[in-house]
Amino acid sequence: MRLDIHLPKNFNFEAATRDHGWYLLPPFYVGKDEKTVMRAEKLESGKLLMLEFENNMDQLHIKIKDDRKLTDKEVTEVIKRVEWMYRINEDLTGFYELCSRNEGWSNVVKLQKGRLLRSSSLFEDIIKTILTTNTTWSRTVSMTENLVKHLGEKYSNDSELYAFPTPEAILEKGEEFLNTTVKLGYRSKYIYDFAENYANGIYDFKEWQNPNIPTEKVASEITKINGVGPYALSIILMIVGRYDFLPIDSEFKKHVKTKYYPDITPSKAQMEKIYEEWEEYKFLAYWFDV
DNA sequence: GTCCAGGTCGCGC
DNA sequence: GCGCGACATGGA
Repeated sequence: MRLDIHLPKNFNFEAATRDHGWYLLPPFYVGKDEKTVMRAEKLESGKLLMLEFENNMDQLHIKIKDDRKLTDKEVTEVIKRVEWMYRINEDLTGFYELCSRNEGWSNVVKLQKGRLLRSSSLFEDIIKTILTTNTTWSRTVSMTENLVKHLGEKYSNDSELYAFPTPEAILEKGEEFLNTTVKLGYRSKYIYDFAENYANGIYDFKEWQNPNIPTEKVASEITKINGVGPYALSIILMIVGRYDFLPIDSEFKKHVKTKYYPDITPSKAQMEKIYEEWEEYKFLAYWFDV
């Protein structure tokens, strides 16, 4: 079975898939040919699917692996989730206008870069974001692999593919399990507490996505999550399509110093000044500033 | 062994 | 509001 999504004009599927590293973290799975990207997705009905994403002209194909049949309701759910992951409905016109006013940014417009793949739920992406802090990317990968392997539902008996854990699965096994088996270290408490708060329904994700709610207000809500500081905040805001905060971490500092301040050690204010003119697109400007 | 990683928390001032 | 040590883990 295959579902199709009609893509907006000039949608760069490859860029949207790979310009952010999320596609390398399960339950995204890269095929053996290195070309196809798949994802294990558990639906509200309980059905666990393996989706494979492909692009042909202005169509995004979603191949449902192993001939699983879907109800109309499940079809709607899959489409909705993939639209979210690929940011089909996000309007980047403002970003491209700023690019066209700046020297050296024509390629970003020409290649229609700017869409960064996200997971199908904020629950998952917030956990993954916490797993990127104060560690190396290779450990972010291994912690995420451990998480899905020990707490996620297995796709099939003859595979090593897993869905992302539900909050309930995390709560059921407990914080100590996250520490000793999943090897999340001191992050165990952060992840456990987040799953608990999430299960209690304290986060209003609709509000976070509502453009009428100012980013400052959303930011103050996100910052209340234990384990989320300024860096993780900017990543989570990026996930919900708000690009006004810069992810000031070791990579950011390295990039800005190398490119703009080779002879001095810049202050935080000096570093932030570089992207000031990008207003509500600072994050994207930094991300695509090669 | 020591240092540090795409940081953050909690404390004391 | 700042500065600073602690925090788990694994790779260099």
